[in-house]
Amino acid sequence: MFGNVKDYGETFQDSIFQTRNGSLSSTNQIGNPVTYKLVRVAGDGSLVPATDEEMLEVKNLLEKNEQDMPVLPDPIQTEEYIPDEGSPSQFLQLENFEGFFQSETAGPYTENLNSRHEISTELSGNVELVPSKVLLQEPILFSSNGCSINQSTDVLNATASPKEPALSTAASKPDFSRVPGEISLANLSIKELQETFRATFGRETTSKDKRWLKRRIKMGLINSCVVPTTTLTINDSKLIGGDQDAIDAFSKGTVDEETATESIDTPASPDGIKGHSNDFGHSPVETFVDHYSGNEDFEGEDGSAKRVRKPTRRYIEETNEKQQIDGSMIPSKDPSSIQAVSSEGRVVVTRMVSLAGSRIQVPYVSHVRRSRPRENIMALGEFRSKSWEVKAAPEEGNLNLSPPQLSNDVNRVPGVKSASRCVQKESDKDHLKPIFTDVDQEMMEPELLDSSGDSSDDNFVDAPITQSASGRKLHRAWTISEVEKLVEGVSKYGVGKWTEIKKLSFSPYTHRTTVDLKDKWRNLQKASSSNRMEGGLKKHGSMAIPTHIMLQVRELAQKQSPISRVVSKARVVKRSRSRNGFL
DNA sequence: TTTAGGG
DNA sequence: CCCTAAA
Repeated sequence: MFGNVKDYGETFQDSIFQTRNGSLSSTNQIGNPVTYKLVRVAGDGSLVPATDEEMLEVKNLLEKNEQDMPVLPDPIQTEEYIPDEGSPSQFLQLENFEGFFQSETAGPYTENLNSRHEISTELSGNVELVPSKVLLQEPILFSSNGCSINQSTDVLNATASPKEPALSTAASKPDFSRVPGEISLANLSIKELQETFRATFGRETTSKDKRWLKRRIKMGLINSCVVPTTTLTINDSKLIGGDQDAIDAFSKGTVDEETATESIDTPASPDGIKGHSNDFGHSPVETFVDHYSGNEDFEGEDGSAKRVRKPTRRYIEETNEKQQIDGSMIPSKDPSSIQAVSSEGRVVVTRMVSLAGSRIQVPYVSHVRRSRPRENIMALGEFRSKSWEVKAAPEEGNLNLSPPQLSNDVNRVPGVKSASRCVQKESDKDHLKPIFTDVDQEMMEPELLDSSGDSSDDNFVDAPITQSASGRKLHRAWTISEVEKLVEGVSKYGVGKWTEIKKLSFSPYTHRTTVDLKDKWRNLQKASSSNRMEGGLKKHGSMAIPTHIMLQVRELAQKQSPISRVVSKARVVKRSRSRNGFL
């Protein structure tokens, strides 16, 4: 039930509470399958998970209220529940939900809630309560009303216990101790599951497949209510199947909001046989969010199913990085846990990881740092979907390598330099005829051969993969020749004319954007001005830049900033050209 | 889109 | 190297 909500806490000043636990509703029947998650509603409508303190505060509040307050009938207790907008105590007016979530007004948290009425009142303004219980009782009503809460709202993960048909109307005090662990689909019999299914979807099922039933039920519950949103700060929604550890962990806030609990997982086919569904059999926690929603699975069940946004590559990447750091997630080393699932026509490699005692699937990411940081096999999907204009080249055979083998290590090996230079990329199609031809470069810039920077950028085999995988350009150390070209370009066209320089002097280098040039120049300038590299103050990682270049840089930089730029430039160009034998 | 700067 | 504000 613990959706991981990205923490936008700092950005919001208001503190609104959402109570968790059905006890808020006056009657908390035993086995009340409803679970409310305590969250804070941010200014933009997104939900921020409650902190421990907040949880405690609310708890105390509620307990206090219990003492000096009569028990009121639970408005949504019965199946005959009818939304009554006139009654302030109807704090769970489904039809108001939409209003709730869209409400921009985020009033301050009321410290002294003395009665449920107050709570109710507050609710209409600031608090959002999503009763998941209703799902079981009034699936249709809820899904057509309360669940229409989408945009700019985050979702609450609902948990429900089929064992508790939510029939009890006996009023009871809040019982926080039983908040967790409502779910136990795992222990239900086929029949029970079928009943639950009926309660959830409003229709019978003859399926005898436990796994399938459980899956469907969970999906039905979640998807009919847990609706992804535009702001999508929920990173996960899944049902907890009686895994106390996980629940406790959550209660203690030990579950990192940013921890990846997302699963790029395609739900199994209805028959529960397809794909990797077997993995869920013994898993206390099952992820069932369909990020790709391309599946016909539950959508065929009830058309109300909403789609869940797929996590961004960036998110996954960072998420995985975090895992490595905080160790909150112990990635399974078991190779068998790694598997490829297909969705939306793509193939995604996932692996099982442990989170708070539960097992979930996350996109596979190699945890072995290679020469290049961040490799993500997600690229595989990207790679396959992209139509690379790979021209016949010896390296093309590498395309058949398995992803791990395509690691960056390959392109760092000097020897793998592409024998055949690739054609210019489309971005260069309209570039002016480069001053330096390939031949010139080969002759003038011999060091390019051993600098991975050069031709590897056109290496369609590895560069695109690793690059798209990380979503970030792979770092390429600047070679001396590149620096020289840069300096030369600056001297020719002037500082700041990056586009010109790029076009006229860097056309062969399909990487190195104008921004790169600018950045590099900035660095050079800094280096040349501030410290005199001589005294061994040079940074370890970078190569020593010939002093004559640095002098040039300094000179150019000096003439560029002061005044009379036009004059300076003219002189510079002149000098530069004569120096290079041009003109 | 291109530049300039901050991160 | 990335992201953005400006122009």
